[in-house]
Amino acid sequence: MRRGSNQLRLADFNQAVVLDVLRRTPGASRADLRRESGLSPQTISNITRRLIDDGLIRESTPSGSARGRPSIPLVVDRDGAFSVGVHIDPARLTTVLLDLDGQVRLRRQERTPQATNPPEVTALIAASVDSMIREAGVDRDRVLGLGIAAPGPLDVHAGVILDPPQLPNWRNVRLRSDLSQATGLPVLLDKDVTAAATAELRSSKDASNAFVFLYLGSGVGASVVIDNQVLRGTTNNIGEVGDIIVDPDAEQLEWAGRRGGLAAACVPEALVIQAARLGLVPLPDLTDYVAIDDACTSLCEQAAAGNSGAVWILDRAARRVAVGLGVLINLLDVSRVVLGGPLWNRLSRAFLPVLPELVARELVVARPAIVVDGSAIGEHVAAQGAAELVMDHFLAPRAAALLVGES
Amino acid sequence: MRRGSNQLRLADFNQAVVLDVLRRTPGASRADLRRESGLSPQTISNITRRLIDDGLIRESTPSGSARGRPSIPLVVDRDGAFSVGVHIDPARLTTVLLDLDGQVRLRRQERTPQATNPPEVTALIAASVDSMIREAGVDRDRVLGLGIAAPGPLDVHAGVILDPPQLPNWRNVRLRSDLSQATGLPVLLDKDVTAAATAELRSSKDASNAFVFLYLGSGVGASVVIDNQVLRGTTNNIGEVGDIIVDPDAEQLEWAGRRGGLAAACVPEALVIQAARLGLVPLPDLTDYVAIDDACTSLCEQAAAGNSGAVWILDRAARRVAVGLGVLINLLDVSRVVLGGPLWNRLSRAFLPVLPELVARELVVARPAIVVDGSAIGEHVAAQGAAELVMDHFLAPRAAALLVGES
DNA sequence: GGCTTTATTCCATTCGTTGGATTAAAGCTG
DNA sequence: CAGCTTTAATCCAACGAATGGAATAAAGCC
Repeated sequence: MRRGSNQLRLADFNQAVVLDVLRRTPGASRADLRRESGLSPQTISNITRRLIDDGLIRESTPSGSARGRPSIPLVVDRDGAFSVGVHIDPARLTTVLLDLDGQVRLRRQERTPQATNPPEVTALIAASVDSMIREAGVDRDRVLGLGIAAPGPLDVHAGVILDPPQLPNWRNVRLRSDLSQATGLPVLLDKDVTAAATAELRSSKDASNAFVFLYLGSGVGASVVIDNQVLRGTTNNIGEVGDIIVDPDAEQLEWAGRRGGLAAACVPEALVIQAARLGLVPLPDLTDYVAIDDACTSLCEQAAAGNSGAVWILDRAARRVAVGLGVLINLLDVSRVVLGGPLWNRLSRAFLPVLPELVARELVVARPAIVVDGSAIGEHVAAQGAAELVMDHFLAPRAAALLVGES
Repeated sequence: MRRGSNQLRLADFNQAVVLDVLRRTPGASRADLRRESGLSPQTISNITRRLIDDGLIRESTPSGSARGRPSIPLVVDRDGAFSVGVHIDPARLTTVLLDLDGQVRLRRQERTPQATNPPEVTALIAASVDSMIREAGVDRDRVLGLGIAAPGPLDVHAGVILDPPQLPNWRNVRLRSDLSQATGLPVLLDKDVTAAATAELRSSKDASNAFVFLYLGSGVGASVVIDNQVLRGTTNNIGEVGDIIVDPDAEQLEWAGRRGGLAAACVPEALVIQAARLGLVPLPDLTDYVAIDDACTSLCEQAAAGNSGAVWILDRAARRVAVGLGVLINLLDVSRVVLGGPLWNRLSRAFLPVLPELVARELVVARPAIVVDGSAIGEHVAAQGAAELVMDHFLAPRAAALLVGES
């Protein structure tokens, strides 16, 4: 339903624009904001006054080495707002406390509780969040909310994890209502890949506001950023790319995924099976994600040490991943790819040098150059992204926020 | 660069919202518009007055069978605005004149000029457009512009066709500047699949504002509509899906495309090669798009008549297309697929009954139901979409139009 | 004929933005 | 060093878009 807009929302939107510019370019003066936003000086003056009153930004000390009156640099007040992000991964549970400046104040990581019941798990998360806020000594009123990144499929609308294949004990957990009640904070649930793309989008200094994010963890997923917007799909379950065929000649693995699919090419489980076939690692219990993770680490270490079999496996994985990336690039017409996720820092050494060339071969339309980047954030990108989701939801200028009748 | 907004743009935006609602639901009253747009009655009153003054809408006769004061139905004035759309296909050149009501006033189709030089071609298009406007007897001042749909790759920013593999004589044709000069109209260039999706989005009565459009013509392409927006990609070359592997066990064809790719599964050229191998049709000259098209028509007719070889070929093609659609659905998380393009009305009979079931098998995330539709418009969807592009550009509420500093 | 219901418009007000003038604080200049 | 230029930020009046409440219009209901 298309809806109109009005002045009140316009003011909020412009305020969000100004805060957004300031989050991206710290130390910008009011004059800089005017140039960057296209708004009039007076409007900037009004908006900045409101933001200062709200404690979201503050004036910094003028540098004073220019021609005319020195400008007053404005910076976001790092203590002006906080958000908490939680990433639920089959192997690890990561929690971060993010400040308005985008800095991670605190980070915690623990084993993901495996065999417990939902109420226990949510209570555990809530307790962890509470203690984190206390430990950091931040004003609880300044915590905007709690973001949860989880593997799909999700019902984001209802705030429920449906039946993630990798999290058998998390079926139909009503995360949002449970956690919202337990913590008293607004809770946002989104897919892990979506959260990761959000974090990457904000951290990227690059002007390229369009990229595909390939998330490599216990599973493989993709998310898409186009025109500064993270795509979510109709049910927020975007990015299921594991079944894309990337090698027609791939062998069949003892594995549920599609033969020759992207998941079979780069998921730890599949890599470990391949390594076990070559005798590089003992085949672990395939229901134990931690054991798989450890075996995968061993494989990557052997490749780094020069073991030819391990090198061959990762090299082939890179070629297959490149085919998958080619599909995404050709379909979505983006010129930048970002890779990240818990598995990425183990694979990057083998992948990064060869991927640009391999991907370039897959392109249908001639392009200046495909940029292949590793995540600027690293292993905790999804947790940080979950926290960024909250920041974005409450602070970022969204065109949808302009429309009458949207939340 | 994020930019702010102001009241003038806000007013234009709301006016566009109102006009858009009215284009979708003809006969809506001011009260209906209020409900639909969320704007206040007074605002609606002001906006409708402006629109009536501009000749874009007019009051219709009240029906008067309700409780209170009868509402005055408003309808778009079909003569209020026009646009011309041209679709450049390897085989055919289609031109349509569209009115504000979305009706095609005139349509022409001719053979695409094959071996001529660019100036001749643009002059031919310009003359055709001019004569069409004269013939229809419409006020030239009411023609908003000229939309061109062409196969990629394009440089939309510069308005240039780059080097379409299927249009060897159209390399680096500066369509926008040439045609703009020749006709005096604003010219919009976009990809054929993008144009088709635009037409489909507008014509669809369905509330589902997210779908994937699979365009089947001399080539295969896809476009994506999410949240009422047609995705374009960074260089407007979205939708190159021909190289997606849909059958790992497909045989090699005498054909440039990827073995087992989606193009090899459903492009006329590939289908005809397969038919020729079975002796169903003589192998035509593979550089003659018209001959290929005719042979493909023959294949489809034989299948319709029950020839088992022809049926088998199309059945296999449907299975392969379903795999490709599965990739798109899983990646983009949409629950509706629309098929169209010049080839579609020949394939629909074989494809439509089986596709829903075949596609459902490919899904990773459980979904209520995937809707598989044939295009509501038909063969000329790209030409009509080219005209719709113009209407949308000048009349539709785009969030981007709200921002200061955008065109 | 009066009452209710629904649609639309008139009037006064609110509120965000804008344009022009003003103040502030520096460097440059003779 | 006083005046000039330059850039930054703010003050003030005005504009314009949307809103809320009252008023008007046109039907059916009792």
